[in-house]
Amino acid sequence: MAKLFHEYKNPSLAVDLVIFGYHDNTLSVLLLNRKEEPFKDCWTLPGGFLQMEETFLGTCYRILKTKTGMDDVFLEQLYSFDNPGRDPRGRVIAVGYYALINPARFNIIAGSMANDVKWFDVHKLPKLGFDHHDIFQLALQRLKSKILYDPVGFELLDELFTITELHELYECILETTIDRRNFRRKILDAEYVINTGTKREGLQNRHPELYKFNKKLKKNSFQINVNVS
Amino acid sequence: MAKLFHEYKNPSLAVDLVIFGYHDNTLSVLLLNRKEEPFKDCWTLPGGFLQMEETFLGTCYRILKTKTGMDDVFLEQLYSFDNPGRDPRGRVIAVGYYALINPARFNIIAGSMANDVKWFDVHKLPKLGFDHHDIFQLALQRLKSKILYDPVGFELLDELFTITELHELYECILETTIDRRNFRRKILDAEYVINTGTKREGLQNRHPELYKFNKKLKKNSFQINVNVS
DNA sequence: CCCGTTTGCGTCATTTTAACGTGAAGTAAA
DNA sequence: TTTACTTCACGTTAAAATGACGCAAACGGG
Repeated sequence: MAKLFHEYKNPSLAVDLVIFGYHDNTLSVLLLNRKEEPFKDCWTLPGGFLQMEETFLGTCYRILKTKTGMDDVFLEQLYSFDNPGRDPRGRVIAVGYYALINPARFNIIAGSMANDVKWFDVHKLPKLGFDHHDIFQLALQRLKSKILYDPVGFELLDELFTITELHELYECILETTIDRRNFRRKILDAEYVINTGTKREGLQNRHPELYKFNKKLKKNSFQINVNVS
Repeated sequence: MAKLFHEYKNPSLAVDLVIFGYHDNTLSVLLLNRKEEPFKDCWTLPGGFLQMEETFLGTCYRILKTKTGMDDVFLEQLYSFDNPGRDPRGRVIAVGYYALINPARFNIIAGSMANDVKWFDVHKLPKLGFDHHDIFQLALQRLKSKILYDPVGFELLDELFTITELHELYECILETTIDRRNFRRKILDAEYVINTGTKREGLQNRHPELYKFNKKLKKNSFQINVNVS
């Protein structure tokens, strides 16, 4: 008969989250200042251990809720990290997930967490504990390639947005310039977005039209081309 | 001080392998006939438990060596599977990897394993134990999308091959037809392959030129376009 | 030496892309 | 009210990529 597996020693299983937010033309990551050893007072990705009866997504949402107060966000599995030395406490396997959220939906920017949860510009990250810099790098790379063929950008914006805002998001994430007029044509031709007929008011100049994401968009119908470095 | 993690109960960690092979214009997967419960006498993906001091790749190679006699193959992490009910013995997390191998390099087709290790046409799979059908499906999907922009196809062929052979491989994996002449032009323009100057002898008709993979190929310089269904 | 087949190279109409022009809509200052 | 300046929305055009074929040389077999 089958043995009782849990009498064996098994590595611990952690879930670590790379939470991306976009605000003020800046792509940011949410980091947590650890209060305990190891890496006390270091910035790290929010994470937690998988409970015996939990799914990965269950752990993700538990972390999101308790450590950042967020729920209902885009989540996708990234990769699993197995470097035997990645946690000084012992063997811990980490399953990385990344999240895309619109910070405006939550009050984290001026949040109650005060000093221990903070957004960092992805270009100005502090030194991270564990192997979290590797996890972050992979997540950023994944986001950059994913946004080229999948409409994940909308997760980072308000429900209604202008083409210019979408354009700026793409330039910000891809760290390149994309011709404004060609971008517009591509987005519209692909029926990526739907014109709501309303306009954004209160701006300096001509009022741009507001669009929303086309949820009926058929898969694989979109491809942004960018000069890869 | 930090607690001893391994005194907690942790899920077991298994590694499951989707091993692809290509032969006779057929894409196949290597399956194992289980000799033990659960799923005794069922076909399953080769797999094994992660040892405490092992990396995922270490486990992969141990499985490959002991269960199939192979080594030195292309391996890539696929996804991690956490369905709590996926293993009737208890909570087992599976990290899926997929491998691309050239069956001609190993003697598995007429191998010593006799009945318990066998290649199956990906279109004629038996019912699989655990959630291995899901793992296989995801691996197949990954291979299909990967081959469009990454030269993984070469892992499945001999070191020297003809354009026609490469063309047939693409049609087989993508399950579509690709114009022979356009495919050739694309492959050659992208400097995907290098002409060795030699020809394959002993064939019926005109002797085709033999090529090898261009290892200096710059990333992202290649994109096959296919009518997605 | 002809036959049927595969291979390798071309052609060409159409589509897609990249680069850039321009006038309308809006605000602020003159 | 007029002028200046900015953003927005829509065009234009040349170059490049794509898709759908044509065709002749190279081969083995009858």
